[in-house]
This record gives sequence, structure tokens and C-alpha cells, in this order.
Amino acid sequence: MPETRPRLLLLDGHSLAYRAFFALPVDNFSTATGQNTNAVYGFTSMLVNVLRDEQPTHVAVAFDVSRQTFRLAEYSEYKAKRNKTPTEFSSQLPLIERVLTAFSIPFLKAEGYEADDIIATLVTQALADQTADMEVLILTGDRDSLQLVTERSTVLYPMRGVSDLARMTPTAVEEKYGVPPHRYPELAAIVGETSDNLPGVPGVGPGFAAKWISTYDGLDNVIAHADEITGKKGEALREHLGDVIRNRRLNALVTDLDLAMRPSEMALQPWNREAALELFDELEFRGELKTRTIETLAGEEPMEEGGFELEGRILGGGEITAFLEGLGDQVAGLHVRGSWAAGSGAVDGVGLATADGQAGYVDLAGLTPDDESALAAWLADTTRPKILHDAKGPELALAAHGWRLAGVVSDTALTAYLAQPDQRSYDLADLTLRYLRRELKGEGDTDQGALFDDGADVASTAMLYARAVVDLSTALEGELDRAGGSQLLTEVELPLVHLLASMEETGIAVDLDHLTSLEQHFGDEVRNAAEEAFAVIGKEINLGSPKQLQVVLFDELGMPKTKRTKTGYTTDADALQGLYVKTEHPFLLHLLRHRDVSRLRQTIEGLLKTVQPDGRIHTTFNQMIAATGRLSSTEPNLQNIPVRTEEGRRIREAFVVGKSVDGIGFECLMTADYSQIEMRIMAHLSEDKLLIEAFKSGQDFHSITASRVFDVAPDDVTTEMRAKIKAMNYGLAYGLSAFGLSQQLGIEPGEARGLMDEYFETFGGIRDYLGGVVEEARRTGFTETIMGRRRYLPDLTSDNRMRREMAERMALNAPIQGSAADLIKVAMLHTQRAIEEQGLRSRMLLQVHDELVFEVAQGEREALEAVVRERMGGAADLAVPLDVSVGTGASWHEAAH
DNA sequence: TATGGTACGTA
DNA sequence: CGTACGTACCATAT
Repeated sequence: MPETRPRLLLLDGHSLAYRAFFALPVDNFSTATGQNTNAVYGFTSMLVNVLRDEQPTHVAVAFDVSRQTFRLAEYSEYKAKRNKTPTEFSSQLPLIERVLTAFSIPFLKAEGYEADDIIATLVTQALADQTADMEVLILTGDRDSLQLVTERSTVLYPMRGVSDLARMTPTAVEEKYGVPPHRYPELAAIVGETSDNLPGVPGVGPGFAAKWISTYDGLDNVIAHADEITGKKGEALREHLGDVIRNRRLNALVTDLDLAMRPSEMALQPWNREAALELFDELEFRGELKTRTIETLAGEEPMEEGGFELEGRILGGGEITAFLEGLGDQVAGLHVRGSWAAGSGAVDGVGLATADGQAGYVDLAGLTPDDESALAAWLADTTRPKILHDAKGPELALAAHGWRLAGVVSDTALTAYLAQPDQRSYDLADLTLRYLRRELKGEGDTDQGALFDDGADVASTAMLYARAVVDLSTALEGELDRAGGSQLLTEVELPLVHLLASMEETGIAVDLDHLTSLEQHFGDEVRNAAEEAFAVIGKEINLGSPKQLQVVLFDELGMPKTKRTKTGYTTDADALQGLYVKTEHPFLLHLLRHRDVSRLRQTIEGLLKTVQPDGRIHTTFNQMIAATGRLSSTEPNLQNIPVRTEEGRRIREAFVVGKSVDGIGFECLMTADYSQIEMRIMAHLSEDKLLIEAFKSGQDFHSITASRVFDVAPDDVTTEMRAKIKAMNYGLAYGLSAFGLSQQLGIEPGEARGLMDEYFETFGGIRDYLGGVVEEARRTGFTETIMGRRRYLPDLTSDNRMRREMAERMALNAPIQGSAADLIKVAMLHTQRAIEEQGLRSRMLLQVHDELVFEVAQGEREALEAVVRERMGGAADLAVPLDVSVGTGASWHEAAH
């Protein structure tokens, strides 16, 4: 370790907080309980940044006590012009002190003096101690402190807002003001200081003041030679000499206060992580500042005794049984080394660890038959509690080895997702750093660790990961519990992991012949469309290039300009349709045709690439992507297979019932979907009488709502009326605007506005509900689904209109989309449970948000349909019935209804 | 070779 | 100027 020079960081708490208070918008920074936090936030943010960037060894913060200072006693007008400190500000000072206490940073006050004086005293003491050889940094928004700048002490002065700091060294001060630091107060005395209500010499700015000070070598000589200065400015100086002398007396900082602490006692101490994070929760500081704080202060924490040593070892042949028995019913963290994708995987080894420090690593190579069976039994034992990080992949890998995984009582990735559903990823190392202030170095790292990897490193890394999972789950579950999300974890998301794994493992059969012939067909269509398009314009271009298209459409063919995009004018399908209506140019038709068929071909090619040797496609369901709680599907995405057009639906013909396995034959596919699930949830949440009645009537929903809005008999609802209300019904849950509605229906914005008014007049409960959702979310900072799934929307209080309105639409949508997601997840679990209880061999294959796809075992069609109707229909007890429609057929297309 | 923008498929 | 996703391609920067 190189000897580091001690570095003392002193902050002027009052001036920094005051700056933050005016730099940050109040309405963006306040808690659900109405406590303003902009000053605390800004101060904390600056503090953390400077701790991170400057790496001080000693820190302290100085505060003003009150306005009763010796300066006021001497000059009754001191700071008199300053507005009365707003309570919104002063109420935050105790919070800042709590932050400092949690960070273990001392703060000082001195009756009758200002923070500046405390800092001046400490700087003087620090610099006087020759043996300590201390370097001093002063973070303050008060320019008076510039007089403290020396070769060994630097002022960091916030430039704009709270982000940029100017580094005021002696050279910097001289460059900016034209005088050396110790003469700065002399300059200030001449110029005056408005914020302190210290008037200077009128008409004299810093330039002239600096010139005088250097010409006469100091303020004393300027005063002595005041008679020699000519002109208006000289006259003004002579008239205001008294003010100047008074100013100089008042802006001199006191350097000999009797303080409770000396600089040497201010060595940085370990922070109180728990208290700090709890306080952050209370202040509703999330995300970036929290992460930055943890990353910055983690290094200051004491290493636990013995660091993070695990009593771990590589378990040799014959040792595994005893080791597993030794774990007893303790919760074990598991880290599976291996790979997984497309519903399968492979295991290389398994790291295990418990909270008491026991750990072991099992290398799959070289297991004795006894080891194998002991491990298999332990893994499958529901009474042996286990925690994993993102268990689905490991479960697939273990399954591929023939091992069943059961008794998973928690999953750290899922817990983190439920606690903060808007994160992009839930990487174990990131979470460990954030929540446990521990650096997890691992196999994936590109430092020496990976290059010189040997068996021991792999094993110890795996054990370390396993241990991290155990510790992390404690921290995360605390956070989730405080947010009321524990039930959602244990009763929905956690059990769903196993079901999703089995759906991925099963996959869905495809008709390769059909798929390849479709690819052929659409390939021909693409070529035809392209040829015809080229024939019209007399040359060949890349029809997939928006840039080349723009040249042809707007320059060469001179068509009217469409809506602007960042890079030019849009050529999307809507715009091309619009252009065709105006120009009837045949090129547009061929272009649109080309778009359609190339997309279909591309979809098919994507699917073909993912067909596994078993003739099935095994998608991956991601449970931790969508902030609303929905699943997503990748490689390939089976949740966006075309269905709207006739040609698109031909792709669905390629998803078929599979061949028999293990002697069990399958007779067909079955699809079961909820109808109008989101509107039903809205009816439930809003308790709108009329809407609930509409659903209970069981009639065509869009027609019945249209008949209400237009006040006509259900039989007199025209197709036009129905179409308009259908668009409204669908748009409502997305935060549709009158403009958006007019756009979609091709009607005047005024008419759309009237339609919406009429709709909300009819369904007042909906209007009240939607307004209430946003209002409450703005107050609490989050929305909530029927099952308590939260989504945090800090932008609801943004002063950026775009961001705020975006957040408002998210707030409208999240409870509805999210509740629907809760509901179908419960339905999946209940359906699967019933399938198992009744010993059915049929299998759940896919989930497409409001639809489930099953493979029906021979002879089980009726039984499965009954199960599905009962379990999906009964997934929740809402104010309206849950309507489920079911269809069967040899392909996904035929099973649609 | 990675990234952003555009476009478009689903609920 | 309607939410939530994933994928593909082009164009641009590296």
C-alpha cells in the first residue's frame, strides 16, 4: 500500500443545501407524505460525488446555527435583504443531519458564528499541523471562503445547479478575479456582496477593484491613497470608504474558534448502511443516487472479520452425502455452473453455501453413483430449502441432466424484479454490489482471474456466488416486504418459474414442410412485388431503405411530404396509405405489398432457424422484463406471430399438434383466451355500474357500450357507432387522447373530443377511476395492481411536460395491464395444478398475454376444456364474470375461434 | 463491428 | 399526440 497523503474535505452544509434548494424543482422532490427533499437530495448527491471523485481521508460538515451572529451584532443590516428562510428549506436541515449521521460524517456548529468561520478555523488548524501534511478541500457555495485558498487548500465551488464544480486553486482565483486568494475579501469589500446586504462602491466592479488592489498593493494602501484615484470611480470610493472598511471587517473569517473536534479526529468512518438505506427509503431516494451512494461508500465499510471467507471445499467422491446431510434444513444458496437455452441445458458443477459460512462445490465430472443419487435426492427434496438467482435456466440445465429441482423458497432475481420492476437487468454481481457492498468477481471477468482459471477458482467462485445469493435474498426480501410484494413472489412468480421451465422444455411442434413451402411462396411474392415496383419507377433501389425511398417518393415522384421523423420523412405503412389515397401512384401499392410479404418471409425465416432437432420450437419466456408484470418471449418471440391478416394466419397453420411421445398421443391443440380482459378489469377497478352491467348482460360488449353512449336501442347500433366505441374501449386503458382517437378513426379532433365527453358522461365511474389512478400515483409515487404489484413512476412529478404525460399514461395503463398479467399467471398455475391433480397428460405450451395454448393428449379434449374454463374463469373474483373462449384444432390457426 | 433509428408483428 | 414487448434492417459511427 502506498502511503497516501491525508486529505481533509470540509463542506459548508448550509450554503450547499441552499443552492440545491433553488437548483432543484420542489415538485420533483417530495415524498408521499409531502416532505420536500430537493435540498437533502441535492446536498447528498454533491456529497457522494465529491467523496467518490476526491477520495478524502477526513471529512466534516459545518452549519450555521442561526442568524444571530457577531456580524449581525456589529451591523444590523447584515443579510437583512435576504428573504425569510422558507420552511420548505429549514424542514430539510434535520434530514441532512440524519444523512450525515448515517454516513458517519461529523458536523459542527458554533453559536454566533457562520459555517464559514468554522471552516476557516479548521483549515487553519489543518494547515498549521506540519507533521500531518494535510491537503484541504473546501466544498462551498459561499465566495467568502476563497480567502482560504492556498497551495495546499482548494475551494470547490458549484458552478451551475449542483453538478459541476469549479476547482479554485490560487492560480484559478487569480485568473478569475485578478487578485490572489488572500486579497479576495479586499476585492469583495470594494465590490460589495448583495446576498449579505453589504453594499460596495457604486459603479465599481471586480475589474477596477482588482486593478486598484494590485496597483497600490492591498486594500489598506488603496484606502490610504484614495485621494489619488481620479474620475467618477475615485469619487465614489472616497464617498463610500466607510462601507468598504466595514465590509472588510465583516467578511474576514474567524480562524480561532474553539471547536469540539480537530481535523485529525475527522478520519472517515464506516457508514451505517442499514440506517442510510432506511433513510433513503423514507426520503424515497431510489435508483441512481442509491446506487451511486452504495458504490461510493461500500469501500468505507469494515470488512467483516476474516473478510468473506467460506469454509468451502471441492467435494470429492463420497463426500457429498455427508455434506448435504450436514446442511440439514438450513436454507442453501445454489449457484449452478452450466449453460441453458431453448428449453434445455447442461450442468458443469454446482456451488452450495449457507448463511453460516459452510460451502461446497460439486464438479459433475467424477461423481460416484452414490454422489449422484444423493445430490439428485437433495435437489428434488421439497423440505430442503434452496435459493437461486434466476432459477429457470438452472432448472432447465439440471432437468437436462435428469435432475428435478424442488424446494426453491426464493429467487433473488425475481425478488429484485418485483421490488424494482423498471430495471433493465438483474445481474447478480450488480445486486450484490448495491445491496451487500461486496464485489463479486467471477468467471466472466476479463482480468487475470479468468485467464489463470483453474478448478479451484471455478469452485470458489461458484461457492461465493451461492453465498451471495443467500445474503442477497435477506436484503431483497426485506425491501420487497416493505413494498407489500412478498405474497406476489411466493404465490405467483416463484411457482411460475417451474411451469415456465416446463413449457420451454416442452416447446411447440412445427410443420417444417408447411413452413418451408410458405417461405418459398412469400419469397416469390417478394420478388414479384419488387419487380413490379422497379418497373414503375424504372430503376432498382433497396425497397427496405427508408432513405432511398424518401429520395424516390419525395424528390423524384414529388409526392407530398409526410410526417417528420428524426432523420427525414416517415415512410411507414400509414403514411404510404395516405399517399396512395392522394396520388394513386401504383408504386405505393407494390411497395406496401413488398413490405407485407418480406415481413412474413422474414418471420418464417426466423422461426425456421429456431426449430430444434426434436421438430419443435422452444421459446424462452422472460419473467423479469416487462415493468407491468407481463411475460415476454424471445428466440423466437412466439407472442407476436401474425394473426390479423389472412396471409399472416397461414404462419399459424405451421404450429401443430406434436407426434406422440412415450406412447402418449396428442389429438389437437387447444387455445383458451380471455375476452376483453382489460375492460373487465377496468370495470372491476372503477366499479362503474353501467359497465359492470354491460358485462353481466353477456351481449356483444362494444355494441352494448355503443348503445349506451349513443343512447339508442342495442339493435339500432350501426357498425359505424360500434367501430367508434370499440376504438374508445381499447384506447382507454392506454391513456388515449382526443387527438389519438381522431387520428385512428379518421375523424375531426372536435368530433373525437365530443365522443370522449359523451363516453365519460355515460361511464362516469371510468372517468373518476382513471383520474383517481393518476392522482394517487402522483401522491404515492407508484401504481398498484389487484395483487399489489407496484410500478414506480417518479416522472409523474416531472416538470418536463413530455415526461410527465408519458408517466401519466403509464400510470393509467400499468394497473390494468399488470392486473391482467397477475390474473393469467394465477390462471396458469391453477390450471396446471388441476391438470396434475386430475392426472391429465395434456401440456401447457404457450402464453400470449390473454391466451394459453395447450397440447391435448389423446382423449382429454373435454376434460381439459372443462379444467381450463373452470380455472381460467375462476382465477379471480371480480365484479364482472371472466369470459373464456376455447377452441381446438390440428394447428394453432385451426384452434383459434 | 456495435449502435440508433425506423418499421412492424402481437396483446 | 395510446401501453407493453422483440426482431429485423439500414445507416452511421467506430
